[in-house]
Amino acid sequence: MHSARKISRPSRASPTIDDELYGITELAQEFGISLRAIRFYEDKGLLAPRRINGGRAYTRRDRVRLGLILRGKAVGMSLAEIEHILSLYGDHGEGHAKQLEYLVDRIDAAMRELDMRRCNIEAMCAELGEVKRQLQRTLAAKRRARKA
Amino acid sequence: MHSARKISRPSRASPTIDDELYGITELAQEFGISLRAIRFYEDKGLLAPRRINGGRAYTRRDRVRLGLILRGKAVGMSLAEIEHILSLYGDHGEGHAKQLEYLVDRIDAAMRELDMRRCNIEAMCAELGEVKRQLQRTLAAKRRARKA
DNA sequence: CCCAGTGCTTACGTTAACGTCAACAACATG
DNA sequence: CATGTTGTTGACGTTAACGTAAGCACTGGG
Repeated sequence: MHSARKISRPSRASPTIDDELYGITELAQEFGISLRAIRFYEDKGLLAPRRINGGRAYTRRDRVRLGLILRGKAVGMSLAEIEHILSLYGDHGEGHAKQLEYLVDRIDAAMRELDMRRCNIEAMCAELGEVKRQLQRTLAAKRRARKA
Repeated sequence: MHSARKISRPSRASPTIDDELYGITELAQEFGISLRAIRFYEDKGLLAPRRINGGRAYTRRDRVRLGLILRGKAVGMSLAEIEHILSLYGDHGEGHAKQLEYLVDRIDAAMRELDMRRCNIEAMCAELGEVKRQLQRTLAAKRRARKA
């Protein structure tokens, strides 16, 4: 977009389809990432903002997707895995029942995957806690030695 | 090691310092990774097996470290971060009190980090659960429509 | 009208984390 | 002793996820 980007209107037009739009720099700042990264995600098909006057215009939905992308990354997922999960988002208000059930299955699988990661994290936390307790015991011993 | 690697002895010598040793392929198979990966971790300083006759011999402690490395990876940590955490492992039975307290702080920091990841995962799970519930509602609606 | 600011695209560079391949060493077995 | 297995060290290739740089396009302000 070329200067004076004030896409986000003060909530007008249709009240239900309140198309609040964001510019790329806006999102980049909000999420603390580079413009390049956002465009990169688009190249990878994770985002598909509409174009207004040549520039990218992101909807609230796009914003949520970006949030999911970053959370996914923070959790250690590859962009491919994230795309996989993002594909579960969308309208699919239509879709035949079979397809919807398939989607539910996919979601369950994704959640199981996430749960495994959570378990791994908790295991690491537990082991670290063990080390910590061990350290604290030695510390306590040292203090008792100083007292005596 | 060169053929006939049967390093792991049937638990002899000292009962406390039961040096059970593992070969590299043994570990690789057990954890389902490549030999090259294990050597790679060694290059990165994450592992330091002793050498027996030119070949690598891993102790139980090394095995635990390797497990932590893989868990760390599964959780999305870089090898650098993992090294960071592995450094909290070790003897440090010696060490001055100040250093031990420092270690405890480091461990706390690491655990907080892990906790943030866990939160992110739980958030993603929650969002996926939301999508799932939505899908199930539409499915239920479809089924009701079929009944009628 | 010109230019600074912002955006877009294309191409190339970079880092992490390995995989692949070649060439060699040490057994141990037939 | 020839061969096969298991191991070792380089050197190089590869993929993901960006960053950097160059150059063109538009647009509002002076």
